Amino acid sequence: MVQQKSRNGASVTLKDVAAALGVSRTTVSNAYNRPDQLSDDLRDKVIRKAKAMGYMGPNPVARQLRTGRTATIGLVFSDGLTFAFEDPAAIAFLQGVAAVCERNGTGLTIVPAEQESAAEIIVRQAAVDGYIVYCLPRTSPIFSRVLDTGLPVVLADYGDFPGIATVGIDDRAACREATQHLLDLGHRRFGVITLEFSADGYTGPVGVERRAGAAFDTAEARLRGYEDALSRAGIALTSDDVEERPANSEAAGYDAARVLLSHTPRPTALLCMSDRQAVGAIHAADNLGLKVPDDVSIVGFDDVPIAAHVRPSLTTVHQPLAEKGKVAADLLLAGARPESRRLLPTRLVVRETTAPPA
Amino acid sequence: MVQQKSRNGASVTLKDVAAALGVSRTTVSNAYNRPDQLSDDLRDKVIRKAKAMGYMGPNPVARQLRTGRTATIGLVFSDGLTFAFEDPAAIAFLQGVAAVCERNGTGLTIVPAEQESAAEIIVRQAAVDGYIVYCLPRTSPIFSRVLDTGLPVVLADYGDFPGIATVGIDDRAACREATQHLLDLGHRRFGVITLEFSADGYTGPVGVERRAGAAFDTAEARLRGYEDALSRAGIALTSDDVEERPANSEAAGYDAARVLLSHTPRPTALLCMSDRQAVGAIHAADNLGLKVPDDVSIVGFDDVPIAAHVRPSLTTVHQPLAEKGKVAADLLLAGARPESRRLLPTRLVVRETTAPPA
DNA sequence: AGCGCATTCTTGATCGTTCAAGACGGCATA
DNA sequence: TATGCCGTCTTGAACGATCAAGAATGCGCT
Repeated sequence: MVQQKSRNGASVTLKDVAAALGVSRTTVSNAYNRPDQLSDDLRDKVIRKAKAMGYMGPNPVARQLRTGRTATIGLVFSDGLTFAFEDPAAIAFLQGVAAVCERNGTGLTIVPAEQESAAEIIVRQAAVDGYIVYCLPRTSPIFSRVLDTGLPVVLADYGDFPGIATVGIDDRAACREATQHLLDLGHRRFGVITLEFSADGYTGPVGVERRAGAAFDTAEARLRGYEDALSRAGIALTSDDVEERPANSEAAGYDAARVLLSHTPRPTALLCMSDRQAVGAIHAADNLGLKVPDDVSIVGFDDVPIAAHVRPSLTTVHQPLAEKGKVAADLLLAGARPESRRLLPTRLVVRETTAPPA
Repeated sequence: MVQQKSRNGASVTLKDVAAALGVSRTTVSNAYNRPDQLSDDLRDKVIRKAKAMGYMGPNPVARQLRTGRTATIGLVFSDGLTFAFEDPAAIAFLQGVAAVCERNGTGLTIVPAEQESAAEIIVRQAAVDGYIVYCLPRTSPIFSRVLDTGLPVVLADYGDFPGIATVGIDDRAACREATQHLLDLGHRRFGVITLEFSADGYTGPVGVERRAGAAFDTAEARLRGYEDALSRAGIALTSDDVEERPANSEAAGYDAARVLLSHTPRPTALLCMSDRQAVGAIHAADNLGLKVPDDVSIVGFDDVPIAAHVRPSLTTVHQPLAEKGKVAADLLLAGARPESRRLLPTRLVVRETTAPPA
């Protein structure tokens, strides 16, 4: 049928079609890209002939080389693609990015960022016009590589980053609000389950030194938010009240909650930096024979779909994850001007996991 | 600091570095790609100089043009990226694909496939070495475009497709097993909620004519599986027993279930082609004051995470979604030989939504 | 008739790299 | 001493397109 390769194995090119028709390469090129530049008759003839010869249209790579544009953006994920796609928050973000790309006719390439060595190769191999970086630790070699490319970059969920376009939420204010909700209900003893401060797999309590060199801004900002509200109420967190887990998973939340809930006196409320961790915490409470929310209140973060489905349904901080992706893509497509920085609104969604302490 | 663009705005190239060092382009190229082809001393010198000049390594696009390889595979999704990323089954598949790409150092570009016109452009623009096609209707213009490119292609979740590599599951056998489970429990009256047979938005009962020109193989194969088991038990489905919904969503399942459960005599069991639809069906039963599984048993398909989390937890057909993605990517990277076709195992997971009829 | 202008098509250069082939010196082997 | 070969580096030609500039044609206007 249609044969893309001529008998010698070489593929059909613009030149071949032009030669077969006795016209110039540019004319064939124009038939595809600038229909107004040639008569309709000729254009038809060209397209027909091309189809007959098995020419599939201008080779994208050659076009990219010549024009200097790839019409594709790269999305760099936190360590481990496999991992990222397990995280509903990451998915929602991706969804937003994809929506904009789709509308815009822009390609989207996922840049894996697992091993350091491979990453160097990949980032070098990727043919894109710009990058969106999501939750990649500042310390990652890929992070600096991406910045070094000199291509436009938008950072998502980083705090302020001088000289680079960013999009994010006001983590600190959001957490302040969540904590205030618990304070208003009458809680006085708190436990906190955090996401990772640095990508070193550390598991355990979080003290001053741990927070000092944080590679992820999110954890630090949120913890500050919790503290803001607590200190205003005259409550201080000790490092034992704060359990860090490297994974955003239910197992991690389960584990951390078991630690926190075994303290005496037992906290009456747990603040979690993700819904998945919060769901794990619910299970942990359940497993310890504690009723949620009567014995312990739990607050999550993100408001991913499961938050509404879990029983009891989860009180959590809603953040516009898909919207964040959209904004990131929009900023990038608009050139990622360094001074662009967008903060999106969050909102506390009160459901069934919070109540006054017994 | 590092400057990728020289003052005239042009970017630094191999040639510039070579000139600055008084060596040939090939030598600089070799410094990056074939370290064994030059002395260590010179290589060091080249790399250092390159870094100093702000040269970021060989331009991927130029390399791609010259070598004819992009080291990137394209993933074509069913209509609507936004939509695809809402579907947990699609996500799991993507996850599997991504895992292989990551391990292999291969890029992954997501090819949107929404509007017909845009699609033509996109597929032409995408610079990839091959495609994985997931759940794209056979009738889609993109489908034929992708095949026409002459690049290696792997189809996921299509039935047998002559001359093209495929990966999938034995939908028919899986559904047979699920139905048999219900028959064994004593059920005799059934309702079926299906995914779409064709991408035309049709909503309603499924009769012979509807099934004739199906663009999606999955729906037809699964329905046959249900019928296999039922007819062996002497039970026939009328078209009113089968409700098609175009969306794989909870709302769709809810809606279809309300229709089916309002029939007299009321079915005692609902067979659903996806977990999301099944979850919607649970809500519908709930809403009608029917207890699951006492008044109505429900079986899903996929075994996505939510199946285990919903209350009551869902009896469903487990299929290895991520594994399917992995196999698809592996087949593609291995060249997608047309005769490769892999069927992955499924397994019925019995949870709480099935019980003997009251 | 002469001039300008729009339409349609062609020419030559260029994008930044890799590849095949060859040049050159040195070292070992015959 | 001559031969061959290895390690190191260079040369010229692709890869397949787009672009800027220019040529040929026809048309209207003065």
